[in-house]
Amino acid sequence: MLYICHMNITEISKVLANSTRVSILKWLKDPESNFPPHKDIDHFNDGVCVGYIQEKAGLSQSTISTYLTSMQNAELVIPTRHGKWTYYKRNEAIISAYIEALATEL
Amino acid sequence: MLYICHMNITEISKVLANSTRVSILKWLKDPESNFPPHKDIDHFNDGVCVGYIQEKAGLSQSTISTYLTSMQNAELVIPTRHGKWTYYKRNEAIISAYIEALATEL
DNA sequence: TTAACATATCTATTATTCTAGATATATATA
DNA sequence: TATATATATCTAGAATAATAGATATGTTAA
Repeated sequence: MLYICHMNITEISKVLANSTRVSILKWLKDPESNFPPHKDIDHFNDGVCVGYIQEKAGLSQSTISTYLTSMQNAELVIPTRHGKWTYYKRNEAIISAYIEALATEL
Repeated sequence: MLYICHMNITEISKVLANSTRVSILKWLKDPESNFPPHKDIDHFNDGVCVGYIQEKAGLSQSTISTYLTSMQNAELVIPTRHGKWTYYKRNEAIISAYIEALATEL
């Protein structure tokens, strides 16, 4: 299968060069078992709110927000606003395209 | 296929977070078309000598040597000494294991 | 419309990476 | 054995990343 996606190997590798950011991506693979249920909505369709990710990672709010922004810039995650919360979910297309690119180019 | 290899996702990602190091790995995939023939030996069985890699990358000798050491620490390349030259070749097992690990864990 | 809350951005400090020049080490050769 | 060559390591300055506190922004609720 061919993924026609713009994505930058170096930029994505920089994201993956930090173990907290790798953990976040892994946690988002299965929100149900890694996070408590959201109070305002009864699903994880759009991912997980920043506060839960921050609590689980054990780093400051600003650090996690910065991490998520860098992951969003690399298009590894997609943010969705619901009321006062921002939910982040994985961008599976880019993640697959990155792995595919490594497998063929690297 | 299962690769039972010790390798560190974060450490390898740090290597891949630099475009010169990614280029070196790619060049080493096909030494014949990326480098001139060696003068002392008539093959690339053990990879390419540091000097050729340095010349192609256009960075200083110490920088390239440092890069190659970090790549060796991450087990992405394997050094072989022949006389006064050190040849570096790709460690295909670790590279495959890394991509496999991303595909399953990430 | 004010207060509370969730998240993003700004500012600053510390840690790490990048990079090259200088020096050291190992090998080969005169 | 002295010298040249290839590579590795040491040292240091500049650039970037990590991290948190303070502040700003946007949203909800009283």
